[in-house]
Amino acid sequence: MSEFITEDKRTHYCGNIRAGHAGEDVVLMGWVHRRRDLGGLIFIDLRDREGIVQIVLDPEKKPQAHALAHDIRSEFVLAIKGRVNLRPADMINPSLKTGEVEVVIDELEILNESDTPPFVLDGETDVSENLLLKYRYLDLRRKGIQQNIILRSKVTAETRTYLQREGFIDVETPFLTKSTPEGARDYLVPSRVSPGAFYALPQSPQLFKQLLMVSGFDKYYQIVKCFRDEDMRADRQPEFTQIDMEMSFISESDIINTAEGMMAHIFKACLDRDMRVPFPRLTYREAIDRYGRDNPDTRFSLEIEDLTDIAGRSGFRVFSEVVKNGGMVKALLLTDGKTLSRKDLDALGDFVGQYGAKGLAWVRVNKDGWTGSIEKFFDQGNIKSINEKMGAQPGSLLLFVADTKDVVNDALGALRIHLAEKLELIDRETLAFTWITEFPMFEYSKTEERYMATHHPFTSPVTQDIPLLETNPGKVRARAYDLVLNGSEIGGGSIRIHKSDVQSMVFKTLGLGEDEARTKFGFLLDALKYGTPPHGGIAFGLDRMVMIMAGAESIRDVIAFPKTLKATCLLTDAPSKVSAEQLADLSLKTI
RNA sequence: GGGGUCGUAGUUAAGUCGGUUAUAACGCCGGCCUGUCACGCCGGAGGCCGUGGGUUCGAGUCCCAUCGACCCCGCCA
Repeated sequence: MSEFITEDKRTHYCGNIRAGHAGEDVVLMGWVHRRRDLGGLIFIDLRDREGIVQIVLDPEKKPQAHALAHDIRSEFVLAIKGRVNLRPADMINPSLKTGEVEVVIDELEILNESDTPPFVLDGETDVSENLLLKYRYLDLRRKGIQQNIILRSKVTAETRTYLQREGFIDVETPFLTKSTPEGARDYLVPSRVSPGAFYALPQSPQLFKQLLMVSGFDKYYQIVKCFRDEDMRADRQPEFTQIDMEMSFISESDIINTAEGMMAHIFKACLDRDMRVPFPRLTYREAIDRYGRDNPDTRFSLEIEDLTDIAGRSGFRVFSEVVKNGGMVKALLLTDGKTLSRKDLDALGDFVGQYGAKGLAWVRVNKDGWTGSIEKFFDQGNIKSINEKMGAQPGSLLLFVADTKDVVNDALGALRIHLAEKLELIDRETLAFTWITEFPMFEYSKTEERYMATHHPFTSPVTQDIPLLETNPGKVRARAYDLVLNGSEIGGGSIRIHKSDVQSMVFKTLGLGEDEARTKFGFLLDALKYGTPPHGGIAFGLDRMVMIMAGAESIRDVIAFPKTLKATCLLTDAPSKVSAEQLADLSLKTI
């Protein structure tokens, strides 16, 4: 029976003891981080979420406690009572926040023992992810990851503070909801009482938040789990969290202002960083032209230049043929090209191959012209024009990709990031927000042979483009905007369609027949007929936001209990087989 | 669905051209040690080399398959 728990409360966190507490009696609870047994004196580093403090056991002063401490091992849980002592100057440990003091033990109690942990919890050792995920509760004892989870808690708290203050109302929406076409694959949940019918877990609360606008809540928000059954990446999980919001009687600028205010508040409150607002804006077109993608990392320049005109006139067949067939030629310039060897360039060729590029052409610029295998195909005039357009100087390296528009942008967009990382062009302290605006409403999918919504099917087209819905959908612009931070899309939203007829036209453009639209989205089309206010909103990916704020490399580092790339949980072993009885209850059979 | 990296004591890694008893560090166990803080010193235990098959006189090493983790492409309105 624990005397400390019943009679004494913990007085401090281990990590918070400071020189100012000297002379005080304290009660601490925590885990044994390390034990140093000198034969006589025993030192224990006691750890809790706030940090580590050194405990001293002297055999002459407290023989019983000292004897007990002899059997203590790593990760035992202790309660201790003792006095805070200032350490003599030569015994101060500057690497600990508590390094100026130590706690001299009066009483010691082992609250629980621990098996030897499967890995050392010091945060230094590299341990395989496999093991960390299996023993996640131990991994979460480590300082780095614990700090990430605590940061995440601050971010959600400050989000709520800001949005509540701005008059937003937190409304919960269903997790068991209706499967809808478009978008990602749904996670399905079978219904017991409706045999053969399924709920879907929401990919986002999109339609419910729009309905809340119809209901007149005016400003809604929610910090909410979303579910998408697609393949993982370093920054994707099957269940992830959105900061979701929606407002009525507003236009783009209202959403953007609110979002900027929220970001500035969160970054100030959680990281003490002052974010200058408004954030820079780029149109989708500009982003693709200059950075090759709609989530540009603007922490460094290294912009992509379009050389289609000049390259089309060159004697280099690879370029001129591509241009003749409607493709394009674009290039990147590295000022200090000498750092890349021939072998590096071959590797970069392989790299762009992943994006469908058939090769990476390159030349080195020197005082007299170019050197490189493709130099002979260019006359002095073309070389001069390209050098000028690129801003090339002696020592520069030019990297070209010639292909269809999409391949060129994909390949160079990715190469730009790859080179910036390889050549360390990125300042890790910078936080570069960028809005991307004027997205196309639709993209044509070759695999599906139809137009797909770039954003989602409830996004409002730009008003003057509405007539184009029937004549030229590819030209319709959407009233959509994404927020990009350091090359990561952390948020996206739009002004929604609030007229039933426009919504029907968009469904039609997407190839959704009237009957099908009725079956899948009838409730929305009905709602739009009952006085729907103009409205719009945005949703932020909380996990990605926190990931960047924490400087984490994987989304798993900011989620307490994440899943693997195969969407399994190594801790609980989910998903798992269920009994025949459970299946029978649900009228299900496995095949 | 496609491409890639990795898998060897509890952990992290080494292991040459296929060759005798598979190394090291940390951790663990035991002993010594009263100012350590990644304590130190001495000693010890610990291996289905992911799994299954094949080639070979002989496989951690070569081949095939398979499982798992991670990274990328496709996919993610």
